[in-house]
Amino acid sequence: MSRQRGTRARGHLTAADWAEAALAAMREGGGLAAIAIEPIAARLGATKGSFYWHFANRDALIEAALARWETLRTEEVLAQLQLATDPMTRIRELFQQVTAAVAEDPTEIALLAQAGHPVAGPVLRRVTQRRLDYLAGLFGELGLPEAEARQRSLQAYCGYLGRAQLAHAMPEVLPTGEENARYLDAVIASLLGRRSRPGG
Amino acid sequence: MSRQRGTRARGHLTAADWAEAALAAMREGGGLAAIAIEPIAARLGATKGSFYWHFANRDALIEAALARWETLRTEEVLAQLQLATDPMTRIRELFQQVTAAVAEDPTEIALLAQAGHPVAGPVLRRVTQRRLDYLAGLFGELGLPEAEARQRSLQAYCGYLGRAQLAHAMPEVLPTGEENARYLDAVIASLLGRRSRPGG
DNA sequence: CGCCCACCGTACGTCGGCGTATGGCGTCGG
DNA sequence: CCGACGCCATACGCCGACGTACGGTGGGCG
Repeated sequence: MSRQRGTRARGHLTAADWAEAALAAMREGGGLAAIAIEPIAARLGATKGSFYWHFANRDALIEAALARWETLRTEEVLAQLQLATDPMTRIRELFQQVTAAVAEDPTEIALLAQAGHPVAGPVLRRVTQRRLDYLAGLFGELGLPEAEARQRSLQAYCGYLGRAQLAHAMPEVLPTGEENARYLDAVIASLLGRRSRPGG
Repeated sequence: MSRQRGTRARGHLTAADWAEAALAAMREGGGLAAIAIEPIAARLGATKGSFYWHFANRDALIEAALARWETLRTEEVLAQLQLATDPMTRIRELFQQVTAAVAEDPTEIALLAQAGHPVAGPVLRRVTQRRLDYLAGLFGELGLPEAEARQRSLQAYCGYLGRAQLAHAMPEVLPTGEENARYLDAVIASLLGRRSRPGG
């Protein structure tokens, strides 16, 4: 609940407030269909009258919400850039952080299922491409040639996406704690061409 | 309106016809929300009057459609069982077949995003568990101990799910043809603890 | 032949959500 | 002190979809 934007800090809502509430609704409702004006208005303690002052229509709200989501994800990646200088360490930190973060945010899973949407599709593709490029850069720093780096970044990202899906649909099959650490070790090792514990 | 010949004699529809049409609508519309009685009725050349004879309500249709989907996926796995006796060959065939099959069927991606749905959730979890068990059995046949087999089956299935997502959202980043074959080789090799081409 | 009933069409009421029109209130500039 | 404007509430019409009531038809059986 932040009302910092705007000179008049009365009980008035801003477009950013609506976008944030739309993202929250999407998180809980699971999908773009959850972005509905009237329920969000009720949730904000307002009415449609307020909404249609800030936005032209529902599509504009979706656009704003997804734009907000895109910048959040982009900033997240940039924050990861500050982790460590060693690319090997960075990969490990990245995996741990990212697999934990996606567990309790169904937004991404919801967007994946809406790849055909005229607004969500391009946003999704930009975010995905950015992540793949970042991963390929990481593997490149490890000395892998371009093609090999791309291949492994793809493999790594598929593993990430799949794990995100499972974390959302069947969290009970995913390892936790110490076992999860060993699992991540194995994944990273297989991505780097070596195995951690052949004997188990 | 014109009398659209159904799949049954004398133009009459069956519950199975409705379930199949609901699955088709979900395939094209992407999501459970696409299962709407009146559009499907129009598509079948019928009206709601016909539907409510065969089903109690919309939820019953969703249940029937998902039950049909579940048996289809189960039969699919059983068909894969007949592939080859060598588990190594079976894994390869399975990967190729499965990555190709999921490319043009958004149903699974749509269901993944609906894991919280009271009907879709359990169906999804049953199918996933069945696949994981099957994969773990395959790795077990390769001589891996139980825990190791489970870990790798999880890794393999995450790779499958992620690739399915990418095939739906960003098919252009996925390799094709010869490059795809090399990619699958690398994935399988990393799952088996050896790498195919360290030098690229 | 005639009746029954499975099967379906039609019409209706309802509900939720979109978009619009318009009035009202508070705050600021003059 | 007043008008103007930014911001919002209220009320309305519309549409698509759900579910119901009921009428109708046609084919098989008595």
